[in-house]
Amino acid sequence: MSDLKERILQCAVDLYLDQGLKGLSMRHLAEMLDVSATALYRHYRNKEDLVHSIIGEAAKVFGNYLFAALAGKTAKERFDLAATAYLNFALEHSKYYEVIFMGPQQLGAECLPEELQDKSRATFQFLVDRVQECMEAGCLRKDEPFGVAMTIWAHSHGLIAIFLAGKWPIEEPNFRILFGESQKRLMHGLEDPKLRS
Amino acid sequence: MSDLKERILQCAVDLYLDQGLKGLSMRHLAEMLDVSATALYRHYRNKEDLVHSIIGEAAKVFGNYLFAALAGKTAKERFDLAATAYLNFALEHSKYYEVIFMGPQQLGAECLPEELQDKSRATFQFLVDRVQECMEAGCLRKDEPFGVAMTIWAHSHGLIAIFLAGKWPIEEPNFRILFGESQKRLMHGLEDPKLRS
DNA sequence: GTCTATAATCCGATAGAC
DNA sequence: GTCTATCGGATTATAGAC
Repeated sequence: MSDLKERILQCAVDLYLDQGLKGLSMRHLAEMLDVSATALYRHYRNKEDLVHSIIGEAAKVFGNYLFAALAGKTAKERFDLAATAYLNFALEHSKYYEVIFMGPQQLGAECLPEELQDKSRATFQFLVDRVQECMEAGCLRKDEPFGVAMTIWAHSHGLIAIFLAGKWPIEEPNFRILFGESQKRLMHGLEDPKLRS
Repeated sequence: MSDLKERILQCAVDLYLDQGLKGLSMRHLAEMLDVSATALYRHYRNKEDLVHSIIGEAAKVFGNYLFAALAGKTAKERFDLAATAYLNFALEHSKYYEVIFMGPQQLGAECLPEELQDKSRATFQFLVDRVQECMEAGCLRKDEPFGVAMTIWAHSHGLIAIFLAGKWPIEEPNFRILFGESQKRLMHGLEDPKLRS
């Protein structure tokens, strides 16, 4: 991988983060890199190729966050770490989060590369696994792991999506508190009743 | 309001529903209406004006769905009607839902008209009110109405957003079932414990 | 109010010289 | 691998005739 190729991707990411898809044009990109527009095509077949690379980069960073949760020593610890990692990724890389979870089709990528769809499924399966082992360990009420994972994911995604869309006039630290409180409300219905004090 | 102005808006909506923002061009729109492109500018100052009208139309339809829930005779009935109305709107007018709740900025509207932001706040307040009167009526556990409304909204929006993004390979009828089951999970943590059988 | 004609930009992508 | 020059197309929006 040549040096320029790396710089193109990094600059493309920045450009997208700044101005969205509309501002991400090959011409503009080349101008920022102080090279001619055609030079870009030596490293990326076309714009779609470049966009896919951006999505791939986002997915890579997300994976690094999420799978670090496997370092937890107990099922509950891994579950909690995964939840925190998801929130951290969303807040520390919000544009990447949007790219991955809030309609990548709006990024101009008509159909995602097969590899990313697999990764998406694998990510959800990761959550299902965390839920399932928590049920087996007795820290979550026994239920369908798939459905419960869906409920948990939807709740987290909903909070984050609404926050990132700017629909709540609060700052990040307050949102973190709010997120934790909301998750507690959700969990009170999911935890094993025998564990309730 | 001239006849053509109405037809333009309706056609613009259809065009956006069909092909998204990219397909919504003044030229294409004029072609479908069998008028010249310039004729459109007699009725809408520019494209942004037209886009704002589309958003306004979406908000109007949403309002019609939601506020019909006030016909319910009890607090719980109004609450349930509102939840169903929200889901129905999302599924029966999914593009409108996307326009309103999933990043209107992607529609090209840099900044929303002030009036719509007010409407957005009013809509959330509507939900807070439903939650509050349910708490007073004893069918929801006493808590902060704002926070509980947020939790409920986030969960619903999360499910819908993920479904509409095509991230679950299921059809609408199955999604409705899934939505109901997930909401039941959520509610088991929200309902007044005294009501549990 | 609607038309034709056109201005002024922007875009992705390619050919061919070096 | 990078450049200049350019093609072919799209877009919004305006000027002026009717």
